[in-house]
Amino acid sequence: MLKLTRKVEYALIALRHLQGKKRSQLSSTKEIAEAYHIPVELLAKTLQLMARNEIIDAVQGPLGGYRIKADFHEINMTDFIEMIEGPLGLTDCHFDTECVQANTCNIKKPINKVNKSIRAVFNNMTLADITG
Amino acid sequence: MLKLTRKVEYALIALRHLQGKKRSQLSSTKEIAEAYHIPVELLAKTLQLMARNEIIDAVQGPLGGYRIKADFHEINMTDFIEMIEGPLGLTDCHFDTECVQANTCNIKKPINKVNKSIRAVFNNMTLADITG
DNA sequence: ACTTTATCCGACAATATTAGTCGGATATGC
DNA sequence: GCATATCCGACTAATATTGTCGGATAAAGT
Repeated sequence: MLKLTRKVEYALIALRHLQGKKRSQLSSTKEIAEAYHIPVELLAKTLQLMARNEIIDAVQGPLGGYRIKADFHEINMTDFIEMIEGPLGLTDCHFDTECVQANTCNIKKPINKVNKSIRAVFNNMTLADITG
Repeated sequence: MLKLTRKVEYALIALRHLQGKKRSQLSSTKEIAEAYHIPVELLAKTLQLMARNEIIDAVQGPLGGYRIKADFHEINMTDFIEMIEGPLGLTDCHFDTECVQANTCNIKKPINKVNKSIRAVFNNMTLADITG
């Protein structure tokens, strides 16, 4: 049904939350999870992932938490989505080679065309376009 | 990962196959399934679905099979995909009302914007654009 | 030093979705 | 009537997503 995963949704919600804070103020996983009713552990992983990718900063220890690091205007949405939920494509056939159809498939080219159109949508969009 | 279901792929492959035939010539499920290594029963259902939606014609009995009915230039891709795999959207929140986030969600609007962009891609595309 | 609270991380379990199967019906040409 | 086609609902299997658990490391406060 061509949908984004919850992890991406949670990531966006969290980023938007962080944007409402002052540059230096930290938000903990718990704080965000409770504010939006998101499972803590799952949100935690998503935040960790974003921290590893330098979208946000992580500060450990008590009084720790996360704060925005990157300039959202510079984060491409294709990259962002792929960072969180892996390769972005209409079909599997671009990633794994073992497709029984492979040789006989008559829609490889057209599917590829559509694929590009979809990717283009996200390529021409930055995180800033979404989080405001 | 934002992908189409196999059913849609199979549908497109089948339609493309039918296009290679003369207007009056029939192709059976078995013939198509074997040509592209698609599970017969699954393809059968997809073809039946398309027949019900008057994209193709079904002829029963031995010597029966399917042939193209609709003008592919007139079939919008959004409609086609939704016909086969149901509602097309980036998130569930547009369909079911029971989302725990609902009230507190801070990304409803932005997600909706992206959603429209994606739908636009398929809206501005007909079956003919894909099957050639 | 110890306790508390935070990030960090891998492995696991539950759930939902998709893919594929099966049994039996109806239609029709021979 | 037999063979072969579409038709259709219900079922099972496979896969992917979502959520949970246990335990580690980091650092602030006492």
